Amino acid sequence: MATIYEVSELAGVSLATVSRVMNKNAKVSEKTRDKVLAAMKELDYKPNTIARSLASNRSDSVGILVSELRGLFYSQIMSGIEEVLRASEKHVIIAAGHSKETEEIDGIEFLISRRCDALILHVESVSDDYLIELSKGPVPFVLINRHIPEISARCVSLDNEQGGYLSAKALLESGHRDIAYISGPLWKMDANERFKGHQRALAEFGAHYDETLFFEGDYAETSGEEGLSQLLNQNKKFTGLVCANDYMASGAMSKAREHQLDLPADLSIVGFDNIIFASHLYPKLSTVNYPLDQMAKATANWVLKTVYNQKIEKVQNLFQPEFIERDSVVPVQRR
Amino acid sequence: MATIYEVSELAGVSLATVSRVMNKNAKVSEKTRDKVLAAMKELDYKPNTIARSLASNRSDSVGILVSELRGLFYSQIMSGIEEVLRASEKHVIIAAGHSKETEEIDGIEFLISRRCDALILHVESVSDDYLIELSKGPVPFVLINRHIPEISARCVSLDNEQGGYLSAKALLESGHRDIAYISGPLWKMDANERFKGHQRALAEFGAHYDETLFFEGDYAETSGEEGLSQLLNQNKKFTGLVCANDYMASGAMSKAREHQLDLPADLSIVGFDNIIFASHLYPKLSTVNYPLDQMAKATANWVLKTVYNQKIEKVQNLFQPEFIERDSVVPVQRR
DNA sequence: CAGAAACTTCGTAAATGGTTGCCATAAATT
DNA sequence: AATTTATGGCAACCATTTACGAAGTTTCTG
Repeated sequence: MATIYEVSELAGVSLATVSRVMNKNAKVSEKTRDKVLAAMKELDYKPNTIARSLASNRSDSVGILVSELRGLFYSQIMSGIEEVLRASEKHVIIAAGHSKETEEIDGIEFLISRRCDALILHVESVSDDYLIELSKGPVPFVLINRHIPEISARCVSLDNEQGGYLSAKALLESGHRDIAYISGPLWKMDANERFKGHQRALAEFGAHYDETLFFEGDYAETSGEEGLSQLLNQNKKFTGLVCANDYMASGAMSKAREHQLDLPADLSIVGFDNIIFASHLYPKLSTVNYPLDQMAKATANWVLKTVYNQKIEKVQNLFQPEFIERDSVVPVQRR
Repeated sequence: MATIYEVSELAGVSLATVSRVMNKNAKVSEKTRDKVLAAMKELDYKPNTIARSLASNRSDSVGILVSELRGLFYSQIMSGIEEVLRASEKHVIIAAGHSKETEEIDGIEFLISRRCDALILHVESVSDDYLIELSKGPVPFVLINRHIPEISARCVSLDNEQGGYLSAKALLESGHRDIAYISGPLWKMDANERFKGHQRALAEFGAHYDETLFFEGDYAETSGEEGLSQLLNQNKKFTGLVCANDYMASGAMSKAREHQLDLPADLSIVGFDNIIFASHLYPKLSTVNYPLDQMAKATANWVLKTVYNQKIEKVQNLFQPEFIERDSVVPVQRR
């Protein structure tokens, strides 16, 4: 592969000059520039990004750490970020943390050792303290979907508590009082907050929270199925079900039909996240919108602004959920 | 950030020795190793991957180019690859090509300039010739979901024609003869081949192919909706519908219900890809399985074998689709 | 048991492919 | 002719790897 040295030789100029025409900062006469450009073309020269990073201590790439690479949720984060970063000619290096502390730390260290200019992290297992400590280090980062008061300027998050509140409220306003809940893993902040919001809504409407109508899932569809089975097997009556995400809601819907329930008449269901498939389920799933795409873009803008000094208006830190009404909730049926 | 130099100083050894203990290849006495390790720990030393790549001309990272970062299809590719590569301590750099030639070339060049040890490409717009030319260059790559005879050893692909055949056959065997088709963009190889397989099945069963019962979509759900609307508006009878992927099938199902069709009695539908949501649609979507996860892993194994010289049994190149029977196809109804 | 041979273990120094501050030169301006 | 100014070159530097060779240590041989 051709090097800058060969280019300079062919063009009859010095190394520095070639470098200058690549990084348009310094002035180079038009004639010289043309010679250099021609030489580059002739040699099919591709600058060695690695060498460039080493010398300039800049990599023009930002590291992203997500829990999983698979699934609609994370792919939305990645694609939102990539879109805005790419437009500014920054690139993206991705690692997966698999929601485990060691792997998350591993991933972060890898990204740092790769000399990313900044990191965008979706981490769930690493402690607040670790992140606060990390924030004192040399590598800037933003958090997505997590809020830590001490470093709140670096956090882009959703008001999950309010989201939990809204989803329960939708059911309550339709007259439901016996409401089951399929939760995400409670050690995850978002699951925890959603559940808190749920309880707040119940309290506000004077509905009793029945702790036997609770199932802690893991956010995967299968745990929605499992959760509904268990809830049903108790032979306790409930007319409404809130699931802490759409995946589980979808699993629960499948399972409900296996149990010969007529949806939505026999059971009103609400989800959370508003993934694209929510509107293609039958009945179309009412859910809480998670403006993940905007949030992902916000983190990317944070990086552009903070790290690359682009002039960008203020980056929004806290986003609000919104209830999306579709067909899966109906007024409670009199019997 | 601490450098290898500081470590060598603190440990009282030379640079080379420190390097040796990191890359366990050369021999170092235990005493020396311990001193070095202790120094590293004390300084919280993290090797600079960038400098390492430059010097060793190896980056331990492989570049992935997919069309989109978003969606179940691509996230499955990425996650399959990452899983096997990560297990061998290789890392992953991702770029998106957005199905456009310039962006795909751009992405490839970026990954090369980043000195990836190998590339795994899901490209749709770039020409065969470009890829054949690229294969003569210094950077090894595999193609996923594309077959080019001249470089078939570097291709991991699905027999899409056979898949198209299977999906039509399922409908035909249930007695359907009036079958509509919602295609992917025909300039994409896979869409093209699926459609060919479809026609082969029709011919084999002596069913007439009616070209007015054809709609060319773009693989997104919305084009499934649009497609079904148009097909329906023609007031031509059809009892079966094959969609070239599950996303479009899902869109078509939503739209069918808007038109008051009773699924599956009024219309039998089959999809393609077997994305995870296919089994959560109602009725559960019969579809053709695309063993994408295995294929993604196969490409990663190709890299491990070819580039990193790991001993791996033969990597499978051509994968076979398989029909997955669920609830969306029923025997044609007599009227 | 001395001395040679053969290993081990470790240090020196030259890459790797760029960036960039500083200085020199040539051209342009007054 | 003197002073600016626009260009371009030199060389140091970025943090590693690695070929080569120099000690030091062990084993072998007569």
